[in-house]
Amino acid sequence: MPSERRIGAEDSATRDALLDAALQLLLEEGYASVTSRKVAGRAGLKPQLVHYYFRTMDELFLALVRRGSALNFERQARALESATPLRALWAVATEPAGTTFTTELFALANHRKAIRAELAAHAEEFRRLQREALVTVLATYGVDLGVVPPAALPVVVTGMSQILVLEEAMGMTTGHAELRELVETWISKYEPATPARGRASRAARPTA
Amino acid sequence: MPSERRIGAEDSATRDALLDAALQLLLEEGYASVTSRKVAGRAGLKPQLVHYYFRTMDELFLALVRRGSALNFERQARALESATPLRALWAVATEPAGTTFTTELFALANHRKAIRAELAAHAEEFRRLQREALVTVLATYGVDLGVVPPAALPVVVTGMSQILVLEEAMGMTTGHAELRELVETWISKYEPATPARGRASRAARPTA
DNA sequence: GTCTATACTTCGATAGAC
DNA sequence: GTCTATCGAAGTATAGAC
Repeated sequence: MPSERRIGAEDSATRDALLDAALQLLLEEGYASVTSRKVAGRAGLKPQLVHYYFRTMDELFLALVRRGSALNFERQARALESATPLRALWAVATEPAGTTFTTELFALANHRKAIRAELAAHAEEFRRLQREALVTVLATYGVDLGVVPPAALPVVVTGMSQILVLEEAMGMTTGHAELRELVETWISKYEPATPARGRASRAARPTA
Repeated sequence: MPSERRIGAEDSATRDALLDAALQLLLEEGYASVTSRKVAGRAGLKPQLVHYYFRTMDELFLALVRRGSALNFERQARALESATPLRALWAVATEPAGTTFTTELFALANHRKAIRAELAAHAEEFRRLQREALVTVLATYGVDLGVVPPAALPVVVTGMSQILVLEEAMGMTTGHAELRELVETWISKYEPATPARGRASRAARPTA
């Protein structure tokens, strides 16, 4: 039983600041850099405060997962309200910060049971909503999916967007322009192209 | 200039043993667990030997990247010699150990410049060969790609296979059966189905 | 709620004996 | 080629004063 120690309130502003700092570190330097010392340093606080607000570092990560998931759900919901939902959904899926966030957490979760469970649960729920969203939108456009089962759709979309973002972060480009163009062309059959200026949404801001 | 220290030969058996141990740790516990002490411990050796064979831990990771890449190239080449190359290529792409290896290294490379460059170079080369392989095979089957540019093909395939493996490692399943079935059905149009028994190749062994 | 102080562990890396 | 010995830095976590 690792504690009867005092723990800070969940609605504390300091706690939020620590989570903000942790998120920045996760995005910029990877999960291995999310340590009590670095998180506190980034927030301009003492390392011990991290342990005051989070029993263990795993708890901090869990809080990060919950906050990040909530944001993801919001974004997706907002995308659906767009005049060009397909385009908006694809923009959300290819938004670098969100993808990096997910990737780092997946890597971390790979060997931390508690985090894996929480993250998987959120991801599955997200996937279900994503599927509904896609099916609904495509239905209004009268798109015939042919042999593609609706459930497979979000998996393919997520797979494509994740690999694009992940590889581009590494400086890889082979085949990317072709795939992005393919998606763009396909979307354009149903939604008018925006007056081109870069390819991703401008609105997307770092997960925070 | 961090050294004029003595460094062990590259063809040393001990060095190989250390790399084997490092690979195991990477796969089982993630890159953060690949430390000199743990690597040596797993190999039944003293931690200082790690520093004898590798100037820094980054050098060890680089050696791991090179070894892993070589193996990937081999595997792909072998897949092409199969009587059912499409099936074999898909089996290679969805082989868990290979994907986990790549994922961990990508996460690591995200914030280690030297590793990123090396990994990206290997991955790009692999992608090019993968593309040629797919194009060649599909051509012999007379497959019409339609609007899909050949260069986009391996990106999509890799994206799909990676997300399947990655998510399954986390216990996620939503939409997976549908996607795997879709791929299976598509492949079956050109290559006879094997007498079903599980879905992935039995031959694939952990990257080692 | 935040601080000082502190315990204990693990890390990367090096020097030098054998 | 492998060992002992050893550094200093960084990690998680806790107790207790203010």
